[in-house]
Amino acid sequence: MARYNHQVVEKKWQKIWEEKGTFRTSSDYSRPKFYALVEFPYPSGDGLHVGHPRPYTALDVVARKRRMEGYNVLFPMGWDAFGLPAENYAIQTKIHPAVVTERNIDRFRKQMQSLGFSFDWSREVNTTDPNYFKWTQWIFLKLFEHGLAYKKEMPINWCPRCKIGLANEEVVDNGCERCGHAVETRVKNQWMLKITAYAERLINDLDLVNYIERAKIQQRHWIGRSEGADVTFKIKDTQETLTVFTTRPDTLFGATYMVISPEHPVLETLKDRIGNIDAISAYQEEARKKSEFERAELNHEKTGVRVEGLMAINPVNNKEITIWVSDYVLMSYGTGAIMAVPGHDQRDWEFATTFGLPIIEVVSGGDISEAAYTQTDTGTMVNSGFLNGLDVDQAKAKITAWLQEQGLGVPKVNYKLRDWVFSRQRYWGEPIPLVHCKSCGWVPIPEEELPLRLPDVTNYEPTDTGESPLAKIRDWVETTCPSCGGAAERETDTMPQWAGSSWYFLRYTDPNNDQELASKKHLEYWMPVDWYNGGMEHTTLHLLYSRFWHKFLYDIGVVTEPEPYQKRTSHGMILGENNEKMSKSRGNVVNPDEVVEEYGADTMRMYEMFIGDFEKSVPWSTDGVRGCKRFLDRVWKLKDTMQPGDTYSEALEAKMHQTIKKVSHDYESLKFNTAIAALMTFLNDVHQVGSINEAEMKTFLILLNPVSPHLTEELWELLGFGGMLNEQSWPQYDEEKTIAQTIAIGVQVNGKLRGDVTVNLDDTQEVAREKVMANENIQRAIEGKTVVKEIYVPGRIYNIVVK
RNA sequence: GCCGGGGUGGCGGAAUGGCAGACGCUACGGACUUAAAAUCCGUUGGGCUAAGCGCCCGUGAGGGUUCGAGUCCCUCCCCCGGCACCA
Repeated sequence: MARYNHQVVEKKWQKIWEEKGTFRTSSDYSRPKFYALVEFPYPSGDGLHVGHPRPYTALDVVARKRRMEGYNVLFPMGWDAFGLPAENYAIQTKIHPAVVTERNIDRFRKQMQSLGFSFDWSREVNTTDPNYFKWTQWIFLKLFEHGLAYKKEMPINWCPRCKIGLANEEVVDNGCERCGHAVETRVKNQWMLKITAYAERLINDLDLVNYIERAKIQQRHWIGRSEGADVTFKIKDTQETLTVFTTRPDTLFGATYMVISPEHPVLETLKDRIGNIDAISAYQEEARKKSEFERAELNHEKTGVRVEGLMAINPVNNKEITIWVSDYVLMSYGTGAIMAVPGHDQRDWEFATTFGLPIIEVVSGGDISEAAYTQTDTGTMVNSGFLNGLDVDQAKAKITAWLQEQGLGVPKVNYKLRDWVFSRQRYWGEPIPLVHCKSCGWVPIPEEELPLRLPDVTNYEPTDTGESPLAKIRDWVETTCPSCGGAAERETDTMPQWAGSSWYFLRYTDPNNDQELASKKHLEYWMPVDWYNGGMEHTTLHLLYSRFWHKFLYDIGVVTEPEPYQKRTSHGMILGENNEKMSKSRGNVVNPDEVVEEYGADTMRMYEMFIGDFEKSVPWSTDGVRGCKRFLDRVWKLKDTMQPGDTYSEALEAKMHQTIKKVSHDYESLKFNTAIAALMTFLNDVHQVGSINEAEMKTFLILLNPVSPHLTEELWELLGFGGMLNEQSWPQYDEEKTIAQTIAIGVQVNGKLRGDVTVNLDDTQEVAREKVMANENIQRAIEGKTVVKEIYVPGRIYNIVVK
């Protein structure tokens, strides 16, 4: 028989599927739907590497199975195509990013198609397409209209040599990624999105969805909700006050000084009263120079300067306490000021120890001369006036009520989550559709004028001032105010890459709509996404941003579901054969094209699923690829020995039902490796038996089809089974028939395996015991001992306890 | 430091508290071949062994619960990923 020629057969079926529109999503909305989503890639110049197909194949398997189960399946693909690499390439080569992007997309698409994914290519979206980003801009305008977009001074990473603002990922070891020069912090007025307004709902609604637990935990952690109180301290002899956020208002009697962040505004408003303003300014300057990295890397040695001339009043006992400036207090969290309770906060303790400040114990139970005592579940209040003798929880409640009565404080919930910096000083992103008018302020451009396109430029370098390259295109920047008709200037910052990916899954439901981002009808049917798989690196930001946008769109009535993704799973990385992350510089990149060429797409897909635990990282192995190829070759040869038969043979019936059960279940629970192992085991059993019959062959091919679709379709056709394989129904199993009637079970004596016996499944313990006791090994093992107890678990184990 | 995920043969990995190592790879032996590749068959956790079965040890370390622990509980060690003084 002819050897299997994967190159010819795979091309053949890819062509047939495309011509017949086999995987086009149906418009029959009376059928149950299944929306499978994988993260759309950034189409880089390097093309696909073998890590990409792992999640694509996984959900392709599920999508193909669902179609055979009668679902109307939406399984789309697109391009997250704005981004830095194309822009950096443009700076070097002067080639327009759109040109490069299109070239890269064509390459990616071709590579994906060669792998036989069942994407509905008619629904492809591209974030850089004006017909797409028109709606990204539209959503931004809605956010702006609803007061969720605002401008604020925010620090950026600045390279003084390249004169360019850098994204966090472009900062390597505190240096600029391209020139190595030390990166500084610069303050720029930037667009912000008020995601914090949704913090509570983003936490609570995690209860509505089925995400892998670690993803939920990461999200909760990132949002970082904490309950406490805002407490106001007066500054002596001034009208100013300092408000602090604390989660431990119970320790207020232990507050022996205050610390404010170097950026705190009171340093400006009261600077005339500050005795050592020069020292303070010097400290501020030092803090400004420190990058995030430096702050993080240093071993947290506390630095700071006392603010001379200012004293604060502790509201519970009217004691005067000193005020300090230190960079361990962050302006971006809470109020930028803290009350320091060195007895019960480790950071405050370190600071107080460094500067010789008083430490007072207010919760007993620890030794505050050694370390701060931070336990809250044990301990009793001391040195705390009317709180003495209470436990921590009681004290918290009492002091919070008291502060409220006195008008000195209010209960407060704080979040670590910060608003989303939405500006980039870059060319290759969606233009922000606002103009600035001297008399009207920021004015949105009219919706009819969307999309606001990028102007053509010749030079993609940012300006000396750190503004985007767009700032230099004066005839684009200068415009008229849509509101008053006067002279106005366009915003020249563009949106971050996160923007386009925050709603792309909505567009897939109705990709060509030019009236709305997607129509209600389509959204209602398809949303939410039933299963979304992506990398763990996107579980915080991308997931949170897109959930935020979706909730906003829900609030304004565009979408009808509160949450975009019903289920979220994650895949592990594929490493190089040397167990290191694949990268060009390490020289361990495996190109999927070569694998497809030599072994075929079916082998590639199977290996990617068989390689190991889907959720974990795993090194690539060329030998492992060959193993999968061998298996498929053996499947191919089955056709030569196939026997007639329209029911499963007696010899394989139980195995067949077990295999259907195992494979069906494992495909659903990300255990593709064990599903394939079960198929391999079945094939081994076929070889034991000597032949496979037609009924078994059909079932086997259907089970294998989602993983290796080309070869199975070809065999289906060659064997004349009728129709196309992908049109068949997913096989059913009979639970009764999965259970073998006789089974060998282990026999233990005192928990140690001493032999095995074959029993019938419905044997009583009496019958089983007779068989056990007839076994010579068992007789020897219990000889001369007293049987104390016997445990029989049918189908599992027989354990005899002896003394 | 905190959070999350792990630690099982030479390797990737299996195992609702019930025969640890399924399945695949590698390696070794054999068949086929002038030969090699491919393919097929067999062996493959370590040790002991009278060669007959069998016995001992073994899932990062130590303790515990249980008739029975890779799996549950406690203490500790190591690896990977994420976060960075969050008041």
